[in-house]
Amino acid sequence: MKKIPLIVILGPTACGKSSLGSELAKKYNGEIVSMDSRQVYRGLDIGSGKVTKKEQRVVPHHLLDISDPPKRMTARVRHGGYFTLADFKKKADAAIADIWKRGKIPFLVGGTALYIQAVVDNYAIPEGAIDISLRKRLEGEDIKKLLKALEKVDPISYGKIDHANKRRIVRALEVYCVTGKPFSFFQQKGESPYEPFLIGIDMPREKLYDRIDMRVDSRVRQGMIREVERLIQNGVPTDWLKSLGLEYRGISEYLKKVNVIPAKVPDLSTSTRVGINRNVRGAGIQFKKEMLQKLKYAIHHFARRQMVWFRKEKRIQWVSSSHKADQLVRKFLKNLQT
RNA sequence: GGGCGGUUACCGAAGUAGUCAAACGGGGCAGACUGUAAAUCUGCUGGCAUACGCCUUCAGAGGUGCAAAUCCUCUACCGCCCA
Repeated sequence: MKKIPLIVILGPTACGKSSLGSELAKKYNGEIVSMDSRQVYRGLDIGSGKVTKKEQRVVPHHLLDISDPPKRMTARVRHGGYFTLADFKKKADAAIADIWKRGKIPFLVGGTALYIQAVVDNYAIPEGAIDISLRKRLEGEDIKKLLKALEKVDPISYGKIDHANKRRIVRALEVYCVTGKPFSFFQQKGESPYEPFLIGIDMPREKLYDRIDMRVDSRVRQGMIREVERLIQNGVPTDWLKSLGLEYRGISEYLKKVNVIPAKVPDLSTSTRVGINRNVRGAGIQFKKEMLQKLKYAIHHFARRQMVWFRKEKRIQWVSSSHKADQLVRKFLKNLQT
């Protein structure tokens, strides 16, 4: 059976993937499958950098807004409210098949490296191997104890996983406990039904950092902080938001901090209250400034980590202009027809 | 003009005679990672060397001393206080 061609546009955050992806998909009769772990959630728009509804009308986008963030911790949130990689891969495969069947070209666009890898290389993912309460229990244990347990049930993972990384140790144990099979058992790649064509957007580090910084500021102007405030008001747990990292972590921590300030102000006569309020506002502005600077640094760090992942992937063809990307795509599609 | 306090690596900041190329944090750089991944974790960060190690640093110049980022003198700059 002939493999489905997959044009993948990837790169670090803020490098211009979305606009390039839209441009190329529109030009070459394609549709976009978003490869982003946070854009799947409804209501996480500005902070996750989701393309606008208007842009979505130009080219169809898949895997955006396909899950609700968790509202409080109910029985429903057995999985911690996460849309898992297993969920994601299943939906992506379906979307790709659907696009192809309708005679269009699937364009995968995004920066969540693991998700891209899982789809492109058809990772075999055990479903339902999540047990939040077990996880919580394991996280409370001493790391030495966890390591000893892991060594016993899964020596391969024990040898591979960084012994300082509790989270991954817990995860390996969790998989073993839920499925009865060692974590390492699942680490096999299936035959891929796709013929991937990977294009990476290359950009000098300094320029990328500048773009990141400017984008944080412009998103604040677009109401990114209000977006998080609204999510919290609607009952989305702040712990969940924090676990998403970057924007949602920084902003929800900041909001918690500023909401605390007025409570600290003692009951005062009206004559002095004005001055105090000014101080409170001043402190709030200071916190916001600090939060945004820290956020920018955290995104720099994130972009670096994305690059580490991408640099390992030798199939990527790096381009520094949309023109070059266009040429590559055209050539790839032309070769397909022959 | 007088008094006091300060000046440490890219930044912030410890160190107040030997164990100091100098804690710690931030930034930066390099990396691990099959599933919560925009998460989680690791290493490096004065220069040269694979390494033993060698060299140049703690505002500047001089001095004391076996030995100075640390003590003394002067100079420059910054901050606060008195004029």
